[in-house]
Amino acid sequence: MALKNHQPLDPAYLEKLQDYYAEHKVIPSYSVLATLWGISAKSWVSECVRRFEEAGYLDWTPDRQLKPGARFFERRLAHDTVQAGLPNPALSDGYDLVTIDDYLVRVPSKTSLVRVKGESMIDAGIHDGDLIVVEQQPNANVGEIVVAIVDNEFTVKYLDREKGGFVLKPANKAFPVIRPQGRLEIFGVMAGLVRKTR
Amino acid sequence: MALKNHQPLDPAYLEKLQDYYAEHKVIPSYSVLATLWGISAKSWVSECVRRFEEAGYLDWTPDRQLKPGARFFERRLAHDTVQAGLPNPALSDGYDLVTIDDYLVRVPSKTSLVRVKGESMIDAGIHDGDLIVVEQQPNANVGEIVVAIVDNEFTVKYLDREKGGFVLKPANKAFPVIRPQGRLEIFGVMAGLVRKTR
DNA sequence: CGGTGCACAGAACGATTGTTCGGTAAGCTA
DNA sequence: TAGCTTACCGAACAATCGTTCTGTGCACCG
Repeated sequence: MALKNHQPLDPAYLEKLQDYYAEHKVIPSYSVLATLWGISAKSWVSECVRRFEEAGYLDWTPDRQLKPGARFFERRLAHDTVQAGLPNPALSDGYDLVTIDDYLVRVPSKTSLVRVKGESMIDAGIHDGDLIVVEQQPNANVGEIVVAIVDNEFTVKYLDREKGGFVLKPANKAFPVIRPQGRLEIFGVMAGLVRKTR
Repeated sequence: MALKNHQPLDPAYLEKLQDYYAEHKVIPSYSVLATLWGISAKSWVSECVRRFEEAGYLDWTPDRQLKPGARFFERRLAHDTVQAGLPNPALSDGYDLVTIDDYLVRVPSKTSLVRVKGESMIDAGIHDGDLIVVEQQPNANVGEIVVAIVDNEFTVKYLDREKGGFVLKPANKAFPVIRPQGRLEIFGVMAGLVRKTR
């Protein structure tokens, strides 16, 4: 059998695991890992896993199931271009980012998307047709951008307080402040924004 | 023991699983699923999993390990008109399902993300810290927003033409037009924008 | 030259896995 | 009222899991 010598042992293994995870969205069992890595002893897989765990690439759930660790998704935002060795382009912090969904959505069951209508929030960089990522919750703090329900329609506005009552302030001088009579129904708080331009 | 009657059986279970997955990035075992769902028989978990699999929310790896299915990452898109019975956002009615990645990324292999630095495009609703979804390609049309490489850094600007040469125009009167000497190196064209606000 | 690591193989084993099958209680239908 | 379906429970069981422990061969080192 062909024996291979990995000098640092790590990087090839990790990449294969990452590719597997990218395809299946799941960490495989030790025996699958063994064939994936070309190893024939589970004991050695166990040892390798331990090292990846030490390095922060793997982790365990409270139920002692193997899962991706904090550094597992480490990856450049912008990859180096096709050619011309330009240096690491401006990605300040080491971002971990699997998918855009993951970047924006913290609690899937409480998150939904709302399409923006009109230009009333244009000074906040929110344009007609943008999608707002909303975390559903019944109340919010002054200053946050909220999605409220006014006249059976979603409205995106800043939440503010005026003489003891809540008001909805647009980010556009051409639009009026909304002072709801009665109770203000808040659908959720803006957690992000998605715009498609092509 | 308190028994619960789920009419459609599905949505609450799925949401809990999605939240679990969002936290741990892994599908748990049947016994963990049982406690997660408040079920005490693995056989019933097995049946529920089968239904989710039939519906496309779960799937199996070639090694028969449970993994997220094609529809697992779908997100609710709330329409701009709210129907009356809102409190529990019922699936299907009034909601389209979409994953943000699919919405923004057409060609994964040619798409990357670039973080915006500065306020030079603020009039186009592009803020400092936003992520630009870029489709990599070496040239673009006048009027498109492009990501170019100037002085070894990414720059987001409108592409325009001036006296036979290409120039990069900011969307902010306080910033100057960039007139590159020599060839303009275009990294790609903006296809979307992602902003995280929470 | 002998020794001491290191990178792996292989077997053994208890724990946990998911499946199968049979049972029960409630609700609808006729 | 009987009968069927649905939503669950519980036990049993073979398969698979991950751990542990004991080799083995090569490489470097003095």
